[in-house]
Amino acid sequence: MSATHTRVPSLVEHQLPQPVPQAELAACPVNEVFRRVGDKWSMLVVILLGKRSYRYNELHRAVEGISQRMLTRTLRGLETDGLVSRTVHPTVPPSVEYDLTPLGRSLLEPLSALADWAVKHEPHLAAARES
Amino acid sequence: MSATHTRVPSLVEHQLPQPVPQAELAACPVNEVFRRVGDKWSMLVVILLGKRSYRYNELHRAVEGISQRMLTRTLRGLETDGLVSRTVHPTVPPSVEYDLTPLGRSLLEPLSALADWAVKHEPHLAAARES
DNA sequence: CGGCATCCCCACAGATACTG
DNA sequence: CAGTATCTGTGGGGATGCCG
Repeated sequence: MSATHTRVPSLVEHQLPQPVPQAELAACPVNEVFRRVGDKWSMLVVILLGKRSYRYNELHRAVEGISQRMLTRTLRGLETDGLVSRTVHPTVPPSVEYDLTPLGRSLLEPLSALADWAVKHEPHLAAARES
Repeated sequence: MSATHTRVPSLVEHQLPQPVPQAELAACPVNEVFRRVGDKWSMLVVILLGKRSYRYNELHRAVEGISQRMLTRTLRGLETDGLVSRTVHPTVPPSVEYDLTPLGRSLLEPLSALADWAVKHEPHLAAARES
């Protein structure tokens, strides 16, 4: 009777979940991860580094479209999150090698699962977007 | 606009002299999907709708922090990509039901794989960010 | 070679108010 | 209940230039 707590009897026969369901608790770290790796370039770099190690300019050429600024920012971000390791070889000229850490490599697995889904279903998304 | 492999081919350019690296071809749809579902709210909504169907204000309360504008935009985006279905029940007051489409439900699987990873490893990210 | 510093822009998140 | 309309700020991201 009170308008503050509207029941929807037909849709939900049993108990309505609490206002803050565990889904949010479960989804919140996901959100964190997505915010971290879901930007324009990060997972692109992660996937590349999943194949082999890259040097800075190698990545710059491989991604092709990324600016130096964004590549650096992306790598630094992944590095501070422990997903990517940065190894400086004190040669001349300097050489910097980027690798996936074990943590980064573990991310690669669910990421490639999503990648497979994307490759498989992205046409559907594009098709659905037409209509 | 996907700047990732935007070639901006000039009209006279008939063939690509250099093949685009396959890593980019493989990663590009992933990027599309991430750009679509990797925003602040989309996958939160997808995960919620993976449990059951929701009505508009139910979602508004469940997400709790999202504005009406953002919820609407998120739902519209997911809808136009064929991930979410919107069913209007012509009652009074109006009632709108949101569900995952089969396509959306198929996304749920790799998404929850990533979600599991996130729940498991997000502490590591946070810990790594300290140092 | 492998960056960092700076300037700038615009797309998009968020709040607020109003409507069928 | 389920949205639209409008305004505004923030920051992601590109371009350019310089440096160890």
